[in-house]
Amino acid sequence: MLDERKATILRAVVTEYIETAQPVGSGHVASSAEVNVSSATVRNDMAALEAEGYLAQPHTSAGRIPTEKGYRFFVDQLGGPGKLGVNESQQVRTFFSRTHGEMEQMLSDTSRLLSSLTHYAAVVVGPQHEVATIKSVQLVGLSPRLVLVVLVLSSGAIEKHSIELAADADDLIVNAAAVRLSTLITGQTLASASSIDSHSLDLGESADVAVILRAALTVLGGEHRHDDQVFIGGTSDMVASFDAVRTVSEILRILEQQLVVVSLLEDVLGRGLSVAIGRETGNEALADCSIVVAPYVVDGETAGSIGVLGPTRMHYDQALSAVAVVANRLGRTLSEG
Amino acid sequence: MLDERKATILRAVVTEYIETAQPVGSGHVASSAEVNVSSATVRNDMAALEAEGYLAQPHTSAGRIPTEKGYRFFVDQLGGPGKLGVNESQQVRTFFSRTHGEMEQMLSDTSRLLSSLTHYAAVVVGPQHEVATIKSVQLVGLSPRLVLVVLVLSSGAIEKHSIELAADADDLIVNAAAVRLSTLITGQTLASASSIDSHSLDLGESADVAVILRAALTVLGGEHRHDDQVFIGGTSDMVASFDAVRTVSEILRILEQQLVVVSLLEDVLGRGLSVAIGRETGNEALADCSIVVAPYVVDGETAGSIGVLGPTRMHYDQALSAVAVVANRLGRTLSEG
DNA sequence: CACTGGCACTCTCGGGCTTCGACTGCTTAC
DNA sequence: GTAAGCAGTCGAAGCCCGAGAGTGCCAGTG
Repeated sequence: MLDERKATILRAVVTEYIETAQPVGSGHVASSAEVNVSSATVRNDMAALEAEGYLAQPHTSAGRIPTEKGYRFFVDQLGGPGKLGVNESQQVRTFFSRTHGEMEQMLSDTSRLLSSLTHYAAVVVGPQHEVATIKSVQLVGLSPRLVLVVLVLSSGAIEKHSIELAADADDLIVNAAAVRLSTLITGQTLASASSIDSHSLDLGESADVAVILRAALTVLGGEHRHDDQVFIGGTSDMVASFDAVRTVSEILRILEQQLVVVSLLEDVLGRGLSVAIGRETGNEALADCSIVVAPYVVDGETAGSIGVLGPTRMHYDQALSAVAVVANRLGRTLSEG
Repeated sequence: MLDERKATILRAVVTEYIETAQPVGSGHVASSAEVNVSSATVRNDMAALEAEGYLAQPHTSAGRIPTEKGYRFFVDQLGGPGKLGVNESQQVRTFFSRTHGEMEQMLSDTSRLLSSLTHYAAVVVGPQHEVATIKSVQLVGLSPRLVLVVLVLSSGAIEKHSIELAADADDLIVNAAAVRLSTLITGQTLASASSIDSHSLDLGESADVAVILRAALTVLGGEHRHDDQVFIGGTSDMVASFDAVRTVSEILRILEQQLVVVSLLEDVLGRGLSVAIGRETGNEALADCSIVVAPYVVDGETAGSIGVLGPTRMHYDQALSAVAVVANRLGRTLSEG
């Protein structure tokens, strides 16, 4: 639908605009290396591109600016992530060779890495707990009526929930409940553990123990979907790409709502995309933003996702390759740990 | 050193400037309620105030703007926090009546509360672990060579560290080490636990157990100072107070460095201040910002600190009272839990 | 002596105007 | 289909000017 030359011209406009943030005129395009026709011919093609919705004019007698459709074409025909620069891939390599140990720390550092690679805001969503199994469970009495349930998952993540009791519980009872709970749910996933019917198990138990067990099981099922771990880094870098404080404030407001960010990424992935441009993000406040996202795979299962958020005039090739490489390495590193 | 009228005039200039962000002229001050002299007299006094460094002129024939010294006088003679509005104190009350349970969740919500009260960025620094005692310790083998040390502190906080072993360790050994470790350090503070001399205890132990114990004790002492929990909220609100994206970007860069933020607050508190204005913050990038900070007290001990970060033209009275009230309530709530 | 009114001066801000330059679209020629 | 040329459009930048806000100073007054 777009002949070779029009595609080249569109490509030239997009790259130039990404670089300069200025509307691009026919003269610039004609004098660029890949195009060997006169500016007049370019003008004709650009008019056609505008008619088809790939380009727009801020006003008559200004150059052209890519529309979302224009960016979309550009990104699609880019065809997959390119290669990282040598410095960048070096940076990634040393990062992953040094990193080890704490999951949370690692994810947080990863978001910093990604933002430093791209100079946009980086989002790292931690592994879902659904697939992880429970390695250990413990009940700790903080005060007579307050008991903390501490779970260690096979992923190395820790879940904690506090439960408040109506009556004081002494340590013996708490310990008895802990032992029972441990045999009940160790080795299971969170989902299967929380689906245990608490009424099927209180036979033969002391009433006090049963109360604690029920409370603990309830709390497991409760809201574990909510505490996805989200790590966001590099907002200060991203901010520099915009020029209105108003816009910046709205974007930050989005980023402060971690749930929104997570569902944003999941939504994009769910549509089978790796890039969402402007309104494609589904969020009006992000009309001037694009998202590049990739899932990462731990032990053969999709575990979580990472992404960057930047202006629509983003360096898509760099962002795509950075996200792809980091997702890949992160998955591998987590699989080993 | 400042007579009554000059103080009144200074106060009027500061409040007006905080409200409007515009340089304040003698006419405005003269027509304000508290001042009953002509604008000519005000002019004379303002010239004097400028000579003494309380006010500055962006250019000749513009109104006056407070200097840091001007704000400082204003804040000092304000004399302590005022009262919260009815809506605000209602908001605080319902917040703390509803809140319970998870420490981290609570602190994170508190930063949201504080930013919503003040419309500036809110920083909440979690309790130092130094005073908390160890309620429980657990070793969980994630893989043959990777063991997770999980501590539950009396504050309800959880510390985790992973240790990597040079050789595989089977579950029996890990469990033996866990039992030994538990009797060793339960009830102690982190500091005293980490100061245990690991060489004085390996008598009679199996070598494998000793290795794990040493590694665990080392890791305790290591860096627990670093993972202060810091919760920052409301950056999007604060951003709206500035008009240069450049400034915003620099401020965000500071806020991204949690260590810097923590030491910023501690530094201010250490100097016995509750407000740091502009360069008083000790950070060049925050020249246009002020910080209002207060410690909170849990069980009679200073546990952590909370603060807000806003522009120098901040509503100091509101910020002071919000910070004071929230610190107070937070301390009380944490003492109960 | 402290305060005030008055006056001349300064400087910014905004509107209106012009010029400049960067484009485009169209028409015509190859 | 491509190129060249030309007229037309529009924003950005520079300029001037007047309005307005504010200052500093001085002389007058209770």
